[in-house]
Amino acid sequence: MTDATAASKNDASETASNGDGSGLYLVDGSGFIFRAFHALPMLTRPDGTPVNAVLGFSNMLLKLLADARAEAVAVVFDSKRLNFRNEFYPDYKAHRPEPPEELKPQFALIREATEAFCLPCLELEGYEADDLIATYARLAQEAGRKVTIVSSDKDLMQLVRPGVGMFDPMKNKSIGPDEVFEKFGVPPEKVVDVQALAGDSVDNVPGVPGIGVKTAAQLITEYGDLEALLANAGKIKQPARRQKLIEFAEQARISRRLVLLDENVPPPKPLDELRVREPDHQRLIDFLKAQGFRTIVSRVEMEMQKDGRIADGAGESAPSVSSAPAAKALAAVPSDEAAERPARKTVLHVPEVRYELVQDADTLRRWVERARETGVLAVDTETDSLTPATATLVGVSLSTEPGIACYIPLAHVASGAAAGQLDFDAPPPPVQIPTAEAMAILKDVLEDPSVMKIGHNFKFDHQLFARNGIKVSPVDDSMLISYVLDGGAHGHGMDELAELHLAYTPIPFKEVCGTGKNQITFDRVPLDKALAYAAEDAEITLRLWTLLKPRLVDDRMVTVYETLDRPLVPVVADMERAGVRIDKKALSDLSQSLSVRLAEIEKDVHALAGQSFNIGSPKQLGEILFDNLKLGTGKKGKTGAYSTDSSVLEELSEQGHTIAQRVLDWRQLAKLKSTYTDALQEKISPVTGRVHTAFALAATNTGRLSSTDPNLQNIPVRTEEGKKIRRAFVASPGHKLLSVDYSQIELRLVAEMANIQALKDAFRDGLDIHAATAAQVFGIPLEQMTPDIRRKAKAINFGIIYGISGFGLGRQLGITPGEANAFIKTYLERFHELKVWMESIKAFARQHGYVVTLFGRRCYMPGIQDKNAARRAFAERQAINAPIQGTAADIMKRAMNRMPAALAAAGSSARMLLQVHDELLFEVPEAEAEDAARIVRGVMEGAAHLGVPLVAEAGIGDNWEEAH
DNA sequence: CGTCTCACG
DNA sequence: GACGTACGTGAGACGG
Repeated sequence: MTDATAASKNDASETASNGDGSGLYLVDGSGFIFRAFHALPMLTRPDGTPVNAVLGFSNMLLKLLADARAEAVAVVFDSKRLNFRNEFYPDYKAHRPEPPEELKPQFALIREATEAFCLPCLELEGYEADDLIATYARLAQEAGRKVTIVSSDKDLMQLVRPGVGMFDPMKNKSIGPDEVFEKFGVPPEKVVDVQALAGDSVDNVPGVPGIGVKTAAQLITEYGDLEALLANAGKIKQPARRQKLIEFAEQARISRRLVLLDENVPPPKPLDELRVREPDHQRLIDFLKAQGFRTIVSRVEMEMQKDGRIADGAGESAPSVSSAPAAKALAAVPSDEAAERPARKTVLHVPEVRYELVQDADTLRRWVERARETGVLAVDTETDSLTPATATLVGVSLSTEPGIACYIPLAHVASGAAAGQLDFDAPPPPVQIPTAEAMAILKDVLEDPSVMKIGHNFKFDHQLFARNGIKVSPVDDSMLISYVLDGGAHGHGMDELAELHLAYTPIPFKEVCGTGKNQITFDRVPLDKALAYAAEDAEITLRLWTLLKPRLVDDRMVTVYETLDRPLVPVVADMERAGVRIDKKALSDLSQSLSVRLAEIEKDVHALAGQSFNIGSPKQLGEILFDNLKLGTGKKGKTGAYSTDSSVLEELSEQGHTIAQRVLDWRQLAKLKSTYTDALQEKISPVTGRVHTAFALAATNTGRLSSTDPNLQNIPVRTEEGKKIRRAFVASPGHKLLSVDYSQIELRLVAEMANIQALKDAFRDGLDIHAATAAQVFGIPLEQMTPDIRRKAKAINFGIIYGISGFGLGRQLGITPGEANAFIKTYLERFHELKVWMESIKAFARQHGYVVTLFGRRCYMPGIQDKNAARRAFAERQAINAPIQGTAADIMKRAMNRMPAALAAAGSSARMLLQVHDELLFEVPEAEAEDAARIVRGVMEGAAHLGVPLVAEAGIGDNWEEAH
């Protein structure tokens, strides 16, 4: 955390309370309902009434009342849909859709909940909740009382001032002047001026077209306020901006009136009546019980018992609860203020952080029961290896709410036991529930559609449970939520996110298992350490989810997450688990022959060099070529070493230097041998006899997958030698491999997104696209096309996708950057729509800091504002490429998500094995191959309906090379 | 652990 | 006028 944010946190919490016990909390009830509804998993009462927002609301109030400084709390609601703003702007909030059916019954329940908590409900006909909040904030401030507005609505940020702060209950975060500045780029008192310019599409506030928050903040900062800006609009340098501001001046003034809150509405209740009263506990408990909220009921009951109000204890105190030291530290993270604050007498406690070791079935059943009450269960599995398709399940950790987690050891051995050998004197293993029994107990809740399971990188856990006969569903993944929200901004590993969002450093894995040759597998970790580590992982996962999930709604990323990334978890888990068959014999034979040939080439090269050296060392090679043999001057990189990459060696080879070509040959074979023939054999699982890659779902900046351990997305295909490796990827006996790939998908998407008519026509007519572009750009009829001209057009087409530069194209084609620039110029003249599109993408990236794919995925580009021109140019090329590459990735994900159902519906038993960005590889019984090819092509071509056709081509063979 | 090189899309 | 370049990945080898 930076000093600035730390300071602002303090400011905000001081605003929230000055410690004299006069804090007034104004809860934005209407805003909260919508956010909680969308953020929390659906949950129903036994009678079927949906209550997820009611539960969120009740929990939030409990937490608020636990705050010792909450002297007065009031919940404010909107009255009707129409208010005074509609009188002068009828379209205000006009496009709001009806609330969802599941939300409607919850409005009344939330008012009931407020009354059950004995809190005043404030509402006033003709005004929005925000106006009432503004009015009470003013009244309280005039009375010298501190105010905290409990809301995540940015429209309320204009009210922040000394003595008035905000608290975002969904993100558990205080909002002070610094946070407001971060959001709007201006201090709170100028927020309305910025909103007046930027508008708000959700509330139908028009603003000034073409001006967003960033530009608005810049203008307001420069001119002071809206009126001063409008008065001086004629002096603005940018012509478009000047014209818009003059044309839409009146619209901006109306927008300001729409967003400006009315601080002078008649208060429905006097300020003094807003006091926290001793709740009528019985009434509260009756209400909570009626909703089926058993966990918070027991919490309230425990509280009463503690205060001596009731004699019989209804609390579910779990046996053998251990309080882990790490847990204490977790409780003290700044975002969880309530946990470390001493409670007041009438306060309802937030539970302490407690981790429990589960070693018997009954205790495990209690955890399952608790998960059914909350409807939410964070899950994490511990194993003895990182390959989930073959790893042994060592234990499972669960967390049902922040602060509460457990670990269930399943396959731990006594910590002193020696690894991998029989030892009759070894101490007995610890008491554990037999894995099969534990799985049987967990299965019900893990497959329960009304309990949301949460994991971090759940694909891993999904495979382990699948191998134990459990199809976990529904599943949320905090890693994927983070990826959808902040892809490109930072990594999404749990440790990194915990540091970033929770200001907490989880226990490092190496602290538990050691490192290097002393590393032990998790089954040999002593149970107390295993508990602290594993339970913490589950709990952090839950906390990250609580924090990030609501942001999907705020950032409008729900659809991307729900339709693209979340459904991919089981699909890709099944692919990894299936694995791909490798002909080990073919690889080892190939390895053998490569060894022989490498030795021969090595001898040649040493002879040509006149001395022996390590060809694999670029440093030694460079010195031999340029210092000893003086083959040209050589070019040095930034580290001062000679470059010896293939372009350099190819040039030397063309000049007639045999040694360069021989080194190139050696390099190619050495690469094939070390990376593919040798390493791949090692990766064949002794358990399944197949290779199980891991697809990373949150690794790239564009939405693509990546493949590791081993990387099966870069298996050679271009050279004859490489193809031999591909032939070692084979189908099981009686099966075929089916490879289906998209034809020219990225160029089709350029035509679509930039709306290039000539290119779209060419695709619709099914032309050879590179020849067709060559004809367009160079003005040569198709029948006179030469391979060389086509090659040039092809290079430009690729260049466009990469965010073209004269330098890059020139290098690719072996021409000067000047000549390349001339090509590009002609290309952009012929396809004039392209230039407009590229400029608009760059402008968008500069304004927002990210770019967007056709399906709404955001790719953040941190470098786009860099002062360094080169880094900025790099970011601009990324900004051009990311929407293209990312949209292709989105389309492939749509196809993959639909594939299992499409195959099943057709009765096909084809299994999806690999994805290589625009290609899918399947294994299918021989007799079904043709049918499967038809189905797969259909799904892939129908994965998006665009102005250009999507085309997928299929191949069938006994090995991957044949099928491709 | 960073750099270079090279395999793929 | 200068920056230093085609976009996105992962892995192996080298050498500090």
